[in-house]
Amino acid sequence: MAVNKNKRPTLKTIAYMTGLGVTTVSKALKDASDIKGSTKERVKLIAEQIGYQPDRTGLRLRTGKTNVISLALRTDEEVNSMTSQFIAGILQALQHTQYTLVLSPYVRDSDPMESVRHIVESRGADGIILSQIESSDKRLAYLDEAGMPFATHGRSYMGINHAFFDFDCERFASDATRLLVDKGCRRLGLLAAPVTFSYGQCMRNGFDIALQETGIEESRVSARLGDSIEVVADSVSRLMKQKHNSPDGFVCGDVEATVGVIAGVESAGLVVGEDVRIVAKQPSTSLLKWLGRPVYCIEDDLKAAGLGVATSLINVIDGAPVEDNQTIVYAETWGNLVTGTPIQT
Amino acid sequence: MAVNKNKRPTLKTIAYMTGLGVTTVSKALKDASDIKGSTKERVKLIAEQIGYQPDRTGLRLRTGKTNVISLALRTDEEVNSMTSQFIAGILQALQHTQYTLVLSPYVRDSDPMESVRHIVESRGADGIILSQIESSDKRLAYLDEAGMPFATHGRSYMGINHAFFDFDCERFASDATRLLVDKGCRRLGLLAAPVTFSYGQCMRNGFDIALQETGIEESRVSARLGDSIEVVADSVSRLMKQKHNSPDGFVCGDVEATVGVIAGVESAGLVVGEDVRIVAKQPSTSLLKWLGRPVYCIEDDLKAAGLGVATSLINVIDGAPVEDNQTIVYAETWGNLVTGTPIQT
DNA sequence: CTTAAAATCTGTATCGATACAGGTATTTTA
DNA sequence: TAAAATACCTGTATCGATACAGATTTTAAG
Repeated sequence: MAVNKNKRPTLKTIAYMTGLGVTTVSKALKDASDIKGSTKERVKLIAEQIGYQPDRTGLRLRTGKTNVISLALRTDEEVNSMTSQFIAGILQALQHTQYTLVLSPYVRDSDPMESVRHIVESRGADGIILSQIESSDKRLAYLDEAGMPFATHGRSYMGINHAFFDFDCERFASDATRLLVDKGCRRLGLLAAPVTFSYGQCMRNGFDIALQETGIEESRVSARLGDSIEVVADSVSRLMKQKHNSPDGFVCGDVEATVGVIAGVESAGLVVGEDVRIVAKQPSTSLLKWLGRPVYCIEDDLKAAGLGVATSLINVIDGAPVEDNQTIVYAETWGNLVTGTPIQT
Repeated sequence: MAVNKNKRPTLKTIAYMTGLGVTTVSKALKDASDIKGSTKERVKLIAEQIGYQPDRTGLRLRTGKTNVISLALRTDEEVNSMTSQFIAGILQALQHTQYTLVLSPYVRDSDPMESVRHIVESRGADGIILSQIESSDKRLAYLDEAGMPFATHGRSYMGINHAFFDFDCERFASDATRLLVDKGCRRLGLLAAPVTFSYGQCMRNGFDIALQETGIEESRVSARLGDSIEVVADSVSRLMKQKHNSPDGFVCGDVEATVGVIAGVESAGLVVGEDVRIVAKQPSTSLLKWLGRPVYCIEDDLKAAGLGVATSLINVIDGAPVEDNQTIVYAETWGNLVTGTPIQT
């Protein structure tokens, strides 16, 4: 009949100690209106003394609330440097909440839907964070249909109204392009994600618009964001070695692409900052800062992105309208990584 | 009385469909010996047809098994590049198991014990992965005492027998030192973690031993592994600018430290590979490979480490003796990052 | 044909919480 | 003073699974 079998305390333990019923204790702890004030105090005091923590499992079974946020994460061979910053931001947002972060991996070749479907079908989370959004992403339609709350890093353009936190890639690409033209570049290369990804599409748009406005031409690079540094370097190197029409400026979507471009340019015997100029979207903490190449940097703070998208997701789970949780940010820091010179447009 | 309320199927659903009892269905699905073969087949067939997935929560409440692996992760401002590789390795190990990965963050200033204690007290996981092990790490003692399975990336030296996956840092440091001496260096700097961390202690040991054997002297660097690149660069720069006794070689424990050393050396007007040589422990995928500094590299494959430590943990959870799950690895690749030249000792 | 043994199957309690529908006192109203 | 209203508390069912202790049927033994 002993209530305490040398295990962690439950509602039953408190009920036994106070002489109250389990239901009463449960209600007292959550300030129900039909429990006497003095009783509540008594219960709460004991709960604190014995270190009572509600059991998430019991709660979850009864109420269906999981207290879990799931991050659908692509974990290919090429894990890029952005991931840990993004995760750190999410964790920061979750720090003083009851939520726990679960990673749900998928790989390039597998169906991204599978991971998401599994979460929904097994009731594995209260909400999902997605990144690497495709312009027409089946996952969003599915989650919307299923009524599972989600928030994305990046937007979709498929008519689904959802919570997101996005960097203005279009503006970045056009600003970057104009900056290069200002600096005297006359033929530009773009390293963006494939247009099947929405942020790839955005950069392409911004780039195209600025090209048209300035009347400058493009040198098409065969490599893309997401390719290995080796592939990018190879592709850029070949481009630079051709007799005619090689670019004198690059717009790069991330650090890896930037390093690839630098490697390609240098292997062709050219000098970054003289023969070729580069603008990159990357965190200001990038290692590149220390390695002496004059790269223009438009800052993309991924920790802030993680924080933002997680916060929005929690809001939506709590019932806030998605319209109030759609954020578009743009670089606060903008300048030359190496010299530290700020640039204003 | 309808069993199926348009929700996901449970054991009850199958029981209803087959006309069997819930208990029978449960046992049939797990091949209990007292269920007829034909019944098992019938149950399994239906289970598959309707896509039955056991509910983790119900299972967890009844059995106490969580199917969760927790990673105690330090998420300071300075998230280093190693983290995502390590996580990717863990996820790979978990991929075809029933385990899910939960991140339990803590920050430098907080008590690392708190995160771990919370997992134990809330029965939040079946096992825990720890890194950043201190030479005398209270967490290990606590977990050992509490009977919670765990595996560490790195070892402790406090007489607790536990599962681990470790890189042989001592050997790395002494090999690195001897390599530099072979190349003509006569005064060396070390960038390792503080000796309160066990891997810091190991590197210090290996370094000291090799110094003694070769009769070479040390130039103490005030910065340490874990400091920001800026701090490392500053510290190295000052060291290089002093009139006497500045080092002509460095042993670096990770990529960030290496970049800091390069930046410091160069800001003092010296040239890496000529005035100063560097050996670094880092993944061969490091960005440094592409940025033209001749750094000797001894490979530390963090994805393999994540895979290894997670696999060991699962073994231990399944009851394997910890003695069978203690792995010490050493570099398979060893060479000059930039030239690609392999080096043999 | 009876009985013991083996093979199959099933109901009930349980894990820790909450929802719901009552059940006692106590106080208010008429 | 009786009836109604209020305040406060509690038992039972439930979420989805498994452990345990039977219960039933089938087969084997005598």
